[in-house]
Amino acid sequence: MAIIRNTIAKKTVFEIIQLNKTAMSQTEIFAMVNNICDRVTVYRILERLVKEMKIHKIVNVNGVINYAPCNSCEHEQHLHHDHLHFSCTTCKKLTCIADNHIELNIPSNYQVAEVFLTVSGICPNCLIIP
Amino acid sequence: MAIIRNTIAKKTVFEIIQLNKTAMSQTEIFAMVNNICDRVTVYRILERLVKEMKIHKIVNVNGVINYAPCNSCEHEQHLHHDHLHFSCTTCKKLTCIADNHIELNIPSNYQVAEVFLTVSGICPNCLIIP
DNA sequence: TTATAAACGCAACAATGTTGCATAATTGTA
DNA sequence: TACAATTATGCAACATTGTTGCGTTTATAA
Ligand SMILES: [Zn+2]
Ligand SMILES: [Zn+2]
Ligand SMILES: [Zn+2]
Ligand SMILES: [Zn+2]
Repeated sequence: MAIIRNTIAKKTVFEIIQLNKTAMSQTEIFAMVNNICDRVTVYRILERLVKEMKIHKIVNVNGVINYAPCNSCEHEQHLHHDHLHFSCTTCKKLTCIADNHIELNIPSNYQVAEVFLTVSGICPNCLIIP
Repeated sequence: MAIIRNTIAKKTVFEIIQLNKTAMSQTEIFAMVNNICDRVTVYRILERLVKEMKIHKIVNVNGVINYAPCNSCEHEQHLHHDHLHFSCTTCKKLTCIADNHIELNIPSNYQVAEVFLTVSGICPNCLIIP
């Protein structure tokens, strides 16, 4: 039984993710922690926060892993964060959009675990200022 | 007007992708071309094949870009290869699954371009031999 | 056959993520 | 409060994936 510690670095990383309106990459997060810790530590903190289900991990369409807080999960049945993500092709930001329940049509010999639904396009911000 | 050339390397790469049952990463493809060309050339060929709409590009849940042939697009209206992809957590293979038409519920101030739907879980092969 | 632009090889670089190991820090308990 | 146990960190080194510049080669049209 691993004992979870709440270190300054971990608190800081979590706060940064929570306060940001869009999902963030490790690079963006590390740029905001002001050298309170090593970049490897950020990777390890993110790993732990995912395991603790405080944040979720989403891969952007370009292959970069992003992290976002697990706010929207008020209904506890949502173990998997299978809401929709919007990836802006202009500003590259990845935004969590409210749950979209979708009907899948997968052959029964596939065992489904998680659903990743990402839509690319142009976000409201980038549409206003082109 | 760019003239498209059909080189041996390009033909080989395309054949490899076509014959494989699952989507392939650049690393896997390069491992199969038997050093007939440089790895950079493989990247550039893949880029061209995507532009020529002969293959499509899908990012796996771990962030690795994969490529698969555009076979299923017999109905020409499918400009975007918005079918479902299955990502096996055991063998890491990414498989194209027949078109799944889904109803999106995105705020109207987002301009949608492409839809990426990837489901993770265990594929039939890995279920049989656990 | 020749000219031209496309394709290639090579080297170097960049971004992102991982691992091993010695050291530091947190937390429960005495 | 002091201590022990073990979690967390820093640092260096490495791995993987993808990109760029540039000089050379090659496919294709005329
Ligand atoms: Zn945007
Ligand atoms: Zn999300
Ligand atoms: Zn599998
Ligand atoms: Zn596909």
